[in-house]
Amino acid sequence: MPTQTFFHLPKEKQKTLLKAAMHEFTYHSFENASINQIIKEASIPRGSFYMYFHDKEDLYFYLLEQSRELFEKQLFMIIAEEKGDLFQTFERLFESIVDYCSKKNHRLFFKQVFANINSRAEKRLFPMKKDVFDPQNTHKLFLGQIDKSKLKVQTEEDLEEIVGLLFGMTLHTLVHSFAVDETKEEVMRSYQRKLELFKYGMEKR
Amino acid sequence: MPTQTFFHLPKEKQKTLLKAAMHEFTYHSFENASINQIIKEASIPRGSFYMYFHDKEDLYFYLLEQSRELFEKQLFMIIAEEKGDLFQTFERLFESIVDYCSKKNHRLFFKQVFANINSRAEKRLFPMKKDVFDPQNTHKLFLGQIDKSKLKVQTEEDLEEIVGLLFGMTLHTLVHSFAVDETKEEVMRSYQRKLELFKYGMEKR
DNA sequence: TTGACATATGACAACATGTCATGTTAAAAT
DNA sequence: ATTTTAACATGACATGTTGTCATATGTCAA
Repeated sequence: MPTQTFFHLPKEKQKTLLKAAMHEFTYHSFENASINQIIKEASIPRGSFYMYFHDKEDLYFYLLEQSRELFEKQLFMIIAEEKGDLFQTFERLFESIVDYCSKKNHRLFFKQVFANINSRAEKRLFPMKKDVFDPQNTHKLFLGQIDKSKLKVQTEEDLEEIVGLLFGMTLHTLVHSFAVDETKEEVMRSYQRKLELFKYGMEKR
Repeated sequence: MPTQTFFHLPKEKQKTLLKAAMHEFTYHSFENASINQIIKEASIPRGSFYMYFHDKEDLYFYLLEQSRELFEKQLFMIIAEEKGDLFQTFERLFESIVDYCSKKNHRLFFKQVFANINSRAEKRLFPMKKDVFDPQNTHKLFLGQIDKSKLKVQTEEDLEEIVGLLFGMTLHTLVHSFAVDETKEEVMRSYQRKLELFKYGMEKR
């Protein structure tokens, strides 16, 4: 998280810095992104940057945090509306994530993010992922909202397993769709097919 | 790939360099690993390193390539033995991968690799993954070996989808198991449960 | 007016990478 | 035996990166 000092800055200046960061992270992977470049573009002296953020990762994860919060709100809103139906919830959440990440001014940024995402970054971006870094324990909260009656679950562990599989598949689909620039229609169709396979199984009966 | 010059080197010197690289990549992520450190440990002059490898990535992927080749051999051996049974093949391949990556002198290296793996590196490590960089088209060859009679597939696309899902799940399980240091028994049990869910579906009937 | 504290800032140390001019070696050609 | 040619070796160098720190500046309270 940024320091308090950062939040004391005039909103204008905050925006300038974040915008410069977005720009740099859009055209370079996290590792190749240069703090030098960001501070140059935002006209922030080097020393000041380190007053505001601990390091590059701190800044990067703060940018992702914004999206995570949105996804989290959506997740709980949708699962309430869908009365705990896990598959319906994932389908609607996925669509909402695709829409959000495909917005004109976001798309290239997320393409870059997804192309280089690793397991640490995953957890920072998606609320349904079990994670040690999860102060409110969103994960457990979410599990509690799921209607287990239609699922093959006996224990809490079983449920975690299923959610973990859905999450992994969702992310994989997202990453792939941004890598090959699928249209929304293509990726939704593909995602729905996968959900069907998950629901009913892959083996013929 | 390394240059010819590298392969002209005495086997001894090759080994020293690769061993130093393994060591560096075991204790640092790819991005944090330092060529400086590697050449220092291997007593190779800076200029020489660049005679042998194009850059750090070249060296890294060459190390992974060794494992990929082994996995590829295993894959085709197992699927032949299992007469095209996709789920049996994945189960046995997974066990073989876990065994290999858990070997005493490999374990920490792969823990590091998996902790930081991204979609590009995935493709370099696992033969069943569809990839532009796949000269022999291993992926297509593998699809051809699968017994489709027991699977819910109509088209080649359906099959690719299923294999993609299995692959993604496999990798995810592997990454997680190395991140939290599961025992072989734990990870195999978890993997088998997941395969069951994939086969028969998650929804109660 | 004077502390006390938060904030601003650029020079600097430490380290990384990739290149290149200059040697060296060895084999082939004369 | 001498010369030519090509492959290989090497470390200094240019250019970049990051995080810190001594010093300067502003601001509020005593």
